[in-house]
Amino acid sequence: MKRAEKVEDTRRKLIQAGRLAFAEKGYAAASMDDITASVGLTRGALYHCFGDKKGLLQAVVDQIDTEMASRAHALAVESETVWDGLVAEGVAYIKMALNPEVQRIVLLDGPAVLGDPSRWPSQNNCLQMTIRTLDTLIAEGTVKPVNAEAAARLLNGAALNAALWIAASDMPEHVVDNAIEAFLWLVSGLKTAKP
Amino acid sequence: MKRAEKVEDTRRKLIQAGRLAFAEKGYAAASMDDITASVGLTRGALYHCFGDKKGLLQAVVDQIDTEMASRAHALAVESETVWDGLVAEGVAYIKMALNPEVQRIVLLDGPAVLGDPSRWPSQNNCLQMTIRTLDTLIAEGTVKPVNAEAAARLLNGAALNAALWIAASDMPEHVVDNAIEAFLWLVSGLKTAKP
DNA sequence: ATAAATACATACGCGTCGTATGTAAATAAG
DNA sequence: CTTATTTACATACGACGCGTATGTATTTAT
Repeated sequence: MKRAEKVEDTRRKLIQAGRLAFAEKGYAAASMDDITASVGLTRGALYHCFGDKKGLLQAVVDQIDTEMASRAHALAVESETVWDGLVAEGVAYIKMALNPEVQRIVLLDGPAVLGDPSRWPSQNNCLQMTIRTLDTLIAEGTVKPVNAEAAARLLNGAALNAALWIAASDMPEHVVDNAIEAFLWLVSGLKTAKP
Repeated sequence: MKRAEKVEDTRRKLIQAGRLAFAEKGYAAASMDDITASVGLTRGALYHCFGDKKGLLQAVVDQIDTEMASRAHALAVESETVWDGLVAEGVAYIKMALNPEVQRIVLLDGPAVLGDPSRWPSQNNCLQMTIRTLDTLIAEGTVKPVNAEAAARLLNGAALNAALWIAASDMPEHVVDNAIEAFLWLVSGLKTAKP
């Protein structure tokens, strides 16, 4: 194994271990000693690769965010129209946010520890995707000429909160339908009136 | 000063001190020794009154949430119609969430440390108010017959995210207008079509 | 072949939290 | 009125977790 490969391997192992620990115990309660020891390393490796504990969280968040955007994009391109793609994206975010790992790391600890998602180095791939989709829809006249970033932030926020609600609910399967229905009505408010 | 008065005084002082510290440094970085010392007490008093650090945060969050609901309600009752009241509420939440104290404590650390807001003992007064308003609007036929809690959660989530975005922005004054405009369009999607 | 940089491990000090214990004042019991 | 008991804190203790400083072996550059 080459040197460059080995260091990449170390990074991958630490990110994976951090991802597991942060998801299970939350950022604050996750011990760096435990994380590193679980993959046969010490904190020395972690500090060398990521600077500090927040650096590891940043890397984990970045990885998950990228995965989410990828999945949402795959669903969006399958849609018949761009508008359907936007709707599918929103619904996909609601469903992905039901994943405890996503909730704990990206939606709860992420903003609390790293600050506003729009300022993350990962640049929040999910949000950027929604913005581009909205720009397309505005250009083709399907969506009212609102500020695309504003609309994207609100939609993502709505989806996020819906997900947190669903997850905390006693009967998630039942509640998810109500959430998606309400979401669809809200999105429809952005559509231009059909003459 | 009677005994019951004195203990209430202690609670008030601790909540006030915690509120300041949590707002300035964030929950994790706020030291219980510093908080208690700033009002001439020790951690003994804090553990006696609130059980643990989370207990103090809970009390602080509860206080702020109550204040927010009160202010939003005052604005809502001033409105001409119930619908205008709902809109005013949403805009009020966006603007209140611009307050750094609200952001840090209620929107960031609160959910991360205490879990989903709908499960807080304070029962999230803000959310309950929006739900009741929506129920009224649905009953009078102004709003489509959606699940009121679902719609309320999405609207609050949208407002919340808008606020976080605005606050992190370089030119908040400019951005707030875009956010409110997008919010208004989203809410309009809940309205029944006027025949 | 030697120098320098890399990729970690090890060792240390400090702050913070929770708990266990101590104590003075207020209330309740006899 | 005296004695228990509970309340409302303060103090003392132990343990953990983070960051940093330092050590060290292995590559890479010269």
